[in-house]
Amino acid sequence: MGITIKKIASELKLAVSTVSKALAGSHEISPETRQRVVEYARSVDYIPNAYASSLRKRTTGNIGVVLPEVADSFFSDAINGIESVARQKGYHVIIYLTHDDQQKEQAILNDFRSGRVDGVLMSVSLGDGSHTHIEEMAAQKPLVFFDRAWQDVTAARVLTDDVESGYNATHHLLEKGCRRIGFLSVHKNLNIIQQRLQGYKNALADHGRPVRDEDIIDCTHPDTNYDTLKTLLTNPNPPDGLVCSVESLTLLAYRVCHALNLAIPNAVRVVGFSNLGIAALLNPPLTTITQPAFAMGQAAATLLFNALERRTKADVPELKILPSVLHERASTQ
Amino acid sequence: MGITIKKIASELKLAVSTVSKALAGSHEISPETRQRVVEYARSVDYIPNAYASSLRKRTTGNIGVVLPEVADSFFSDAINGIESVARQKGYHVIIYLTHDDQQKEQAILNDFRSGRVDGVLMSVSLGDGSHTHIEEMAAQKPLVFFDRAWQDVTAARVLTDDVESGYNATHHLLEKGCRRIGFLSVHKNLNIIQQRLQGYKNALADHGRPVRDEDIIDCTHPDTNYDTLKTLLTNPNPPDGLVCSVESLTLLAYRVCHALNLAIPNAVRVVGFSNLGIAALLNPPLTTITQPAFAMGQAAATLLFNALERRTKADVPELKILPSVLHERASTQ
DNA sequence: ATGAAAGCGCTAACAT
DNA sequence: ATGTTAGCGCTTTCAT
Repeated sequence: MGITIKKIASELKLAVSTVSKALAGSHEISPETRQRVVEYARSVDYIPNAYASSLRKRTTGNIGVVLPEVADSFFSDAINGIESVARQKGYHVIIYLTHDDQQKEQAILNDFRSGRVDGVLMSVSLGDGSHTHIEEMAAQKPLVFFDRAWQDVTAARVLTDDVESGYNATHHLLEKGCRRIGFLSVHKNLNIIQQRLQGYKNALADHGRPVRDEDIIDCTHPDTNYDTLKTLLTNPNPPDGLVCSVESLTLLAYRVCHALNLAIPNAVRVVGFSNLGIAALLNPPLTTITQPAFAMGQAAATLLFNALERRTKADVPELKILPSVLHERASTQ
Repeated sequence: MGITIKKIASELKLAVSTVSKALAGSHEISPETRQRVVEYARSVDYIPNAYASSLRKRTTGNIGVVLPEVADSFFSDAINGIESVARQKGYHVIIYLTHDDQQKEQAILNDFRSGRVDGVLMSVSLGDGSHTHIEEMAAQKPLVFFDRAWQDVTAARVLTDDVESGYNATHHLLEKGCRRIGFLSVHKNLNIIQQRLQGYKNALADHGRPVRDEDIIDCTHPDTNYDTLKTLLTNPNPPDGLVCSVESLTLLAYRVCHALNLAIPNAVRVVGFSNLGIAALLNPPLTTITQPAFAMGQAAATLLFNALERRTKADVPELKILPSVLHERASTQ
């Protein structure tokens, strides 16, 4: 087995506690001893056992990041933001993927209670399930939601200005002359979707347009979304504008339009939430609502470390809202 | 603090060892006691401390996955493949990102020696640094490379048929009538690149074409790649075909062509390695060499678990090669 | 079938 | 400034 503190101690004829303190850079230990220990440890390539240390200290030096997937450009950017601050704090980032499955999400959060992480950053999975597993976890460890959050769980959150973003996207289409605008939504109980939808409705109202229920398309089920969109766009009076509330739906809309030979933007204008670096390379270049993913990751991680360092809960959960940006491109020209 | 085995034992007037065994489903324990313990544990929502258990058992139930980034579609698909088999084996997957920085990679692998993971899956970072940190780690724990591997490190590996893929891409362009084909390469010491390049050379040779050094473009430095490509494509005698050896270069080539108003495929045909689901939505639809990313992740994880279960190294490192597929689209029409 | 005891490697009181 | 001791929560001999 590897080198342990005990071996170092016996080799150097010191007590294990002395070695432990020396390695931790304690000022209780004389500079000479400290240096002797540190040098010897390096020479034998001593690596402390992280789990033994965690067990004793009752902290892990890990933060857990729970997300639906990693293929979405928002999430991959956000991870980088999270990592940038975690690295600075000397923490490890452990990524857990739920694949938007609440069962898996539940299993993961349960597992956190076994003491693998000190705190959790999370963007919730779609679904109608209860949120008690989240609440139970949040009762034990600091939790910060980013982007996708549940209202009924008390926790800090980092969001974008979703109402405004939805408003801007819709307003933009109306300005371009769209007469009938479809809103592609996923799970309606998800807050960010409700907000984006609210923005959509507000914009229609401000332009004196009615909100029509049949223009709000539920695309919650990946398997049927393609057909749903196809039906929508081939009906006698199809929308001439589309607000896509998440990246996957944006790309799906493109796919369907391509398949149907529907010209974007002539037949239908498309604006979608997306952080794709290649939005400009799509056919046609895609007008996007781009969220500050990296900054959101940073902000969420910062909030979490604040909580970790306080070791006491803020009585009123913190909320941070960062603005998204509309990038106009050919898909809405 | 949480519920521990000790509390359960005292509550049930049993020894901790009895409780431990009962919870582990040992047949040393009578069915009645076992059930009594299990039920009580569930009723008080007992969660075992993962680190205490790891410390004692000397295994962690974690596998580490080390990759450059997560924004590349190959990697995000591969992660899903890895997770699918890890979940089945009851293991946790911990993802570590190197951002293609060998320093970070080294820090991560070093950290593994502190006993956070039982084995490692890895796609190496670009760079000229030594590989001793990898070798040292591989000496202590099972390691499986997938896709990006170093030749000089003895470890199992899961690769694609890179020579053939490079050959096919180049052959395809030649068939389409390209006269001068550029090969966009990254770090030449990376094996997959050498192989893809070899395929490129073989194809040229088979078509009786010379291999010209100036057609092999080194795009190792993200900051200068844009200018490098711009120079290449604006020189008096530019290539009329491009083989892009990694996804990021494929997208960069598109970006540069768009910026220069160079028509794809008329002015220059482009084929690139990529697993992007949206290749068909690009302008124009992109001809890709698509690797079986999910299957590679599965294969690599399977190899790792084999090693973990054997607890003994195969004397000759295993090698698994899966075929890539050429998807022909408009960018090479 | 159950229990007592030791110990994984480390840290932190508490002596000295 | 250094050492002694106890113990984090668990598993695993080795008794009984």
